[in-house]
Amino acid sequence: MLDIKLIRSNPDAVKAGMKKRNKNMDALVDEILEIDAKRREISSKSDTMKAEQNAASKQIPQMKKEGKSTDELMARMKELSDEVKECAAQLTDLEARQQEIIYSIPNVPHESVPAGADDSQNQEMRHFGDATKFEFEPQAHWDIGAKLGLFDPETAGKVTGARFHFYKGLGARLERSVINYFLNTHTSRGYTEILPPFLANTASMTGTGQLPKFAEDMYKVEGEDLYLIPTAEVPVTNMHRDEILTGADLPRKYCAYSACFRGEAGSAGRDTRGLIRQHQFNKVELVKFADPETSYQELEALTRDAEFVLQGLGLPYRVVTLCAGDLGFSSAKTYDIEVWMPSYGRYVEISSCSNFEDFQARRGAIRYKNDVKDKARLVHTLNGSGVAVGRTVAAILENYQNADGSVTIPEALRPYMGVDVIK
RNA sequence: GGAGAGAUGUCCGAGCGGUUUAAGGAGCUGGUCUUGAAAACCAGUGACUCGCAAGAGCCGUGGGUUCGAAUCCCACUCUCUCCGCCA
Repeated sequence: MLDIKLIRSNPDAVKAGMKKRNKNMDALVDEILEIDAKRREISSKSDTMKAEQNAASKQIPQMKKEGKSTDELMARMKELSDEVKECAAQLTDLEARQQEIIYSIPNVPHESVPAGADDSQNQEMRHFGDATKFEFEPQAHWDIGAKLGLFDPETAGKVTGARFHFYKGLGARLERSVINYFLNTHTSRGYTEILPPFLANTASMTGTGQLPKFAEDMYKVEGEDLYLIPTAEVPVTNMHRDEILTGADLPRKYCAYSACFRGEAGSAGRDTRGLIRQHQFNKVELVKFADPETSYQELEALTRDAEFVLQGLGLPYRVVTLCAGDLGFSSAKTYDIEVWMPSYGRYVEISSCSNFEDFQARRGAIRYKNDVKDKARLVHTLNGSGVAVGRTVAAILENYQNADGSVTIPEALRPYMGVDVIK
């Protein structure tokens, strides 16, 4: 969420930021300003009355001790008490409305984010390798997988439903190898490995911005305050919720494998075949808690760290800067890494690396101080896929397929796979 | 799942509905003493939120009773012990 003080002191910048996102939120911003002014007025009035109550509360026992009558004062106190309660009720309403609005306002895009309405206006920053060329007619990964017996969506349809997969044999092993390769690579480069719970509560979902706006996208456990996580970002970022970190420890760098669960995945009717769009998929996530001064350097480094594992696999990819209109709700700036997918004839998102600045940290009260005497400041949170596992497996199958239908295993994965070729 | 106990500041820990603006200790900071340190002694010391400020709020969380709640009532969460079940 945005800082109410920022909205108060510079509403035009917030409005402009929303317009850059292709959203006009002028009316909401104006409403929140109005509510905020009213809230502060009532709060101030209430505090003055409470001060009088506090003073009287000290007098009463004194007067009783001296045998004086407190009836008159009591009557006045009763009056005050009622007024304070009235103010409290009004404040509750105003705060609820203010919170509702502020939770619905997305982050202000960083100045370096290009303007643009949708993904067609994202800007390519760089690329690695080139679109894979074949001497034969390449197959889609779902056909390769079916022929080699690597996974089995039909059985998943029976057991669970559409958009789930059973991985089998070397298919399962390939998925697991990719996870291990990612984790080993990141941990050897300074990230601390986390294996988080795959469910999180309302407070955590709110902390990272999934709630309250995107409740319908998630799987909720019936009768419990628990949701299946859509990404490891949720549990890992919330590890430090309501904490004050030591400045010298920043940046804190974590990598985490988790299964990810997304209810929205099937809604569009897109990518119905294969591993690209599933209700459950595997992902290794990178999460950083950074000093605000250096968070954009950390974003560059995090993106490079995600790219590093794709380079290690020899998969062609490109990096794009999302334009403001394509930016996620909580993000101030995002780089997408897109891997070359022959069956699509285009690049497909495999990682999304974002700096949320203090947007999540404010919601979750994640702060730091360099010295005990300092005032606690909000950290900047960042995360990025490092990277999506299912899509990586799909990209490997497609980019490394051979004319005879076999698939060569990238060098880096062979120690994990124990075979050089799947045939 | 059942039974019991508990949750207070950085930590331990006291707290009868009203000078609690949370006792006392530890720790931390400064000082005295000392060649230096330890010990002893003296002094100081929560963090956070809102507010321009005065001030208000904060004793697990959320409600309630009351002129007044850390203290009483209700609900919830979490922790510990024991029992049951269990990978």
